[in-house]
Amino acid sequence: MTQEQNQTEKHKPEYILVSVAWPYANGPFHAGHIGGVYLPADTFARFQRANGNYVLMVSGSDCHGAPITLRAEREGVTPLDVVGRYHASFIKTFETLGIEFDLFTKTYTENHYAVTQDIFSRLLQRGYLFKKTEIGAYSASLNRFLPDRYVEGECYNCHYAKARGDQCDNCGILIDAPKLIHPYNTIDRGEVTFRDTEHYFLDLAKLEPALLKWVNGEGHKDYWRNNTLTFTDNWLKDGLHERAITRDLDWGVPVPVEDPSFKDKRIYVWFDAVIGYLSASKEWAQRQGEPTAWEKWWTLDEEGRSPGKSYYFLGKDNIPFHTIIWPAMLLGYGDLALPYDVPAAEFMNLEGEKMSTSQNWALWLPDIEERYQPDALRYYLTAVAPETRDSYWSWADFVSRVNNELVATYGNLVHRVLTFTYKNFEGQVPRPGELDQSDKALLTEREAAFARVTELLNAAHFRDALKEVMALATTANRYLDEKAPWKSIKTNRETAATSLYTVIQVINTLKVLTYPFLPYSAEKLHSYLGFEGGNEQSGTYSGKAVEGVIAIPATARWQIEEIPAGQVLRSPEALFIKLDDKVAEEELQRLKANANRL
RNA sequence: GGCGAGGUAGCUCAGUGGUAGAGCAGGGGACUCAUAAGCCCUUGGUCGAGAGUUCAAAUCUCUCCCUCGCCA
Repeated sequence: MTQEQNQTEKHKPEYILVSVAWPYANGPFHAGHIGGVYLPADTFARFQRANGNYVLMVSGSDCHGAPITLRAEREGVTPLDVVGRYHASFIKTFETLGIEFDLFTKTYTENHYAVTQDIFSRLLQRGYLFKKTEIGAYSASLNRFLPDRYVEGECYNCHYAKARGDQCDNCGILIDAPKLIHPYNTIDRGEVTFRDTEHYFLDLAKLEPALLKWVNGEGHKDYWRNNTLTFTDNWLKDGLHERAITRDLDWGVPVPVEDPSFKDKRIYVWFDAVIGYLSASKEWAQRQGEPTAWEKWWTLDEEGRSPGKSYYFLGKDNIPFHTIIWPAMLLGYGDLALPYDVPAAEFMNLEGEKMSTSQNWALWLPDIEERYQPDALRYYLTAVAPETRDSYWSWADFVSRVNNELVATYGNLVHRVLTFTYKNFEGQVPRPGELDQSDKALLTEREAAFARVTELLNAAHFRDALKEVMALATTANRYLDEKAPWKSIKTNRETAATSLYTVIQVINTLKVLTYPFLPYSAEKLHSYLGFEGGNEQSGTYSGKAVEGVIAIPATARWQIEEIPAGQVLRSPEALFIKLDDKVAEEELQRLKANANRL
């Protein structure tokens, strides 16, 4: 029987690195971040752990760069204060939604500085970095260089007074910032001058051959998402140019060179942020008291093969950094595993319009995470995740899908079966008679669904996987209506017992299948079914590691297991709260009230 | 301006050559274990516009319109 095969087929565990894009610590999460990046990563990691693989899931707050220093100055606090505030906010959201990292750290750590400087130094030593002088916008009043987007001035073409440093909004031409008339900075309106400044550049052209060999050579096109491929191909088509990796700034990783002129410069934030995946893996290993443990996910073997698979979850704006620049850095450094897959998300819009931070048209997680069940938020965010194209969050849709799908189809299936069984069969899994045709058909369908969901999750197709899970619940509802144990119990108790026994087997498998998506309710269901040893009480974001791996939850070993007749159930309650229809209108009004639009 | 993605039922979307699909919403029905949930049946579309290739086009080609990104 297939079920037994599932139990005995012990596949060799794989080393799975789940790298999640580092959120920039100058604002809280909105729904697009979570639905596109952090939740899919968590779902994937939960599935991989349950399936017996060694998962290391890391990320952290991206702490450096000009936007954070400027915000800090505007608020009269230090950059570290800003970073600390949003780092705490990120962790709060993770804890509330049950998004679990092996380590969620920061780029502001000694370890990260050391790892970043090591990579810089080795790339320099190997000839993949070079120095070049460019022209930078300098503000005497602020006593610093500024990125072009903080510069405005009179357009030299149409004489519009407020042309931006990159483009004139009046006549549309692209602005060459040093040619602006009377340039000033947008912070304190002080005068801006243009000065020569020397910086280090990553020599991507030199790494191009190795990169092309990697991109084209390993059949990536078979399984990378379309958007990932398209963005990558477009970049490569244009040819690779050098990229600056240092900045005139005092907030960031110091440049590890003797040259005193680099004392006041720092490593460019994008360069150190992608290194976070590696530095966080090393920090995690140190925290485990096993400083070389990270190598199991990272270090190539003698033949240059990767020890496992690394997945990078991120938004589409970040694709080239992870399919070109970071791989180029790794190739230049040598001996480290390159990305296996880069499941990139499209964007999530809000109520039909794109999110806008400046107009505060965004769904901020801290504003909503306390009001709804975490599994309800997880369900909806997965169901409408921008996996293959832009999608959008709508409160009316949220209420409708939670009530119609999560509550009515799945939650109610569990509730109707367990309450009926609990009342009529002394709170135990009923002892079945001989299974008939449709009983067997249901169990066969369960196995087919299990296989389909497994395949979809392996491919990081979460929306479709969740649909398959719900389809199994619908099949079970149909079966139940056909069997009508509430009727048969009056005439033939054994027939009713058989039907309930059979559908409880399916519910036990639904518990496993929903676990990566809906860990909290899977845990509750695990308990109602009479099992012990759940571990979803706290939803902590780290610290569950046991011998180098987060403990595989008893809730959901990824296999089809029989729940024996006679097992004593616990008194069941509803898994999910049904939402009042008013919720949609209230939330929409709240959004509109908080938006500052013209 | 260049590149890319998208425009399919009221809504959200699937569908890359062979008689238009799903879920929700709308309408009808049988049932009653269940969070008035579940189940069965059902209304509804000139597949953005136009032209072309083909025995056959939502699907391939061309032109145009609209939306959204990216780049210069």
